[in-house]
Amino acid sequence: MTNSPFPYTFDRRDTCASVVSRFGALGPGSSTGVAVSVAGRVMLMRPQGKLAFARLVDASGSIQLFASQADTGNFEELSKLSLGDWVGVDGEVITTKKGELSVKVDTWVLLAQARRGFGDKWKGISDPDLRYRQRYVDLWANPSSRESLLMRAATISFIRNWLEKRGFIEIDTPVLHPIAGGATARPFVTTHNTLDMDLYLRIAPELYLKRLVVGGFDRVYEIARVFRNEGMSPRHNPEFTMLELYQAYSDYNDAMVLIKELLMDLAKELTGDLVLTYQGNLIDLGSTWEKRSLSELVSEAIGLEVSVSTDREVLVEQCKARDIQVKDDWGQGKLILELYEKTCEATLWGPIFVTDFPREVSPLARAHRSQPGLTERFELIIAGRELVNAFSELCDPDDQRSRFESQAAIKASGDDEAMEVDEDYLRALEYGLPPTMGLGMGIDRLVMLLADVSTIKEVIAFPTLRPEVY
RNA sequence: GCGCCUCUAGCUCAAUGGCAGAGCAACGGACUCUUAAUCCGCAGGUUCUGGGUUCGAAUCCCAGGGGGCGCACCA
Repeated sequence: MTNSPFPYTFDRRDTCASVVSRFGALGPGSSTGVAVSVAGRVMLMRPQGKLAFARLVDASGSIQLFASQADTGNFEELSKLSLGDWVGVDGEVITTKKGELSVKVDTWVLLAQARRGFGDKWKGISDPDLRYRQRYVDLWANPSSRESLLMRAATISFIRNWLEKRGFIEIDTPVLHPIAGGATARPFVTTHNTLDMDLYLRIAPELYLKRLVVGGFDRVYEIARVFRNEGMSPRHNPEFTMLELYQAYSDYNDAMVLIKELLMDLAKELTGDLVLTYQGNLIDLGSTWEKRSLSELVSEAIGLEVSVSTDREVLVEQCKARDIQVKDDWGQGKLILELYEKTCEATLWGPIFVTDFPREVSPLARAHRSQPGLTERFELIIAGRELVNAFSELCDPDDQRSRFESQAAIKASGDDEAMEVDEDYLRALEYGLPPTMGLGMGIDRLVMLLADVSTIKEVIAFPTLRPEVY
């Protein structure tokens, strides 16, 4: 048997789940007369003399196989299958004397062998290194791994549908950028041989998507893989997935309305509830989403009324009191942001909109219409983490140029995460960007919330790891 | 990059300075209603690597490597 070549196809007409849902309620010892064909891996095998019971698992679920020497072709070989072997089975749907719904194997074929085992059949595998390196094993050993990836797929699919119903179109923008813009982060650098130049893997699709708004796509988005050459952690992977969307004729208040609707609809559809349980705590998306300004939150946290116009020395002192390494070129805006990140962010459970970020730390956001030194920008915090960053987009080319120039100055003084002047982007703005809101959301972190997992590696099929040494 | 923790059979784990073990998987066998089947048998090891201390090291120490968590950076 094992010497014969494996078949190239199998006519699988039923899934385990479809058989279970069609025949789930039969009493013990039933025969249905209905023939099905199923395929998958044999994950448990209980040979018992002239009978054998096996658990067949496929992408949909699992069902018991019942085989007997009297009725099953190649019975001896069947009862000797290794755990993990792939088989295709034709047989009748029955229940056993004990009432277990089963496919009574008539004929079957070995589709592929598992030369290696899938871990302890009760405890599976738990070593994180092994699980992430050999995801093909983990997915069989740990059903929750499969569920997390299914949740990810469902989330992305839902978002695309939801946005498209509202007139958004998705357009792919370049991954290879001559200038790494749209965010402050260290990029991965690569080289194009023919052009003989460095290119950067994108850290954000933002500047290209806004060029598309200039080009007339007034509702545009991209679900974009982006790359940041930064540290790795349970919440950071070097490549991750962002939703960025832009809607013309709108401001950041409209962005708050939109994201709240999107997240509520998403949770209802995917979990059936507006209340998520995350790591043992509740996140109520049906509640009123609080809206607080950044300086308000910082003032509360440090017990001192501060803003971007507070005397710089006062802010420096507050930072130093909290072990923040202050740099000489930090202005009040940066100092306030540092204070916020140190004292507030992780303590906010949310959902909460943190609004009105300093101009100094928001080089692509439009100046606040009434508050000098601030921008119309918010972050949505859920479970102590930034999930969304959004603003009224900066449309004024002159203002944008001066922001780029301050960024370039910071970069020149040694911060390799700061932005450069992007002349083509400035030219695009000179053609006119209408009032526009833009919003970015970390898809991986969103899925972490929905799947209730504590590390980003759980929601990425193949997270970045050091290469294995063989 | 720094700090703490961790690494034993394919998997999950014991052995706390004194003979490296168990369950599961694999392999051989028994069994006509199992449900992590049960039972019998067999095999499986550079205890992550390299040094050191010791009569003796999986165990203690040093260095290196993988991983986890935290910090930093960032989303």
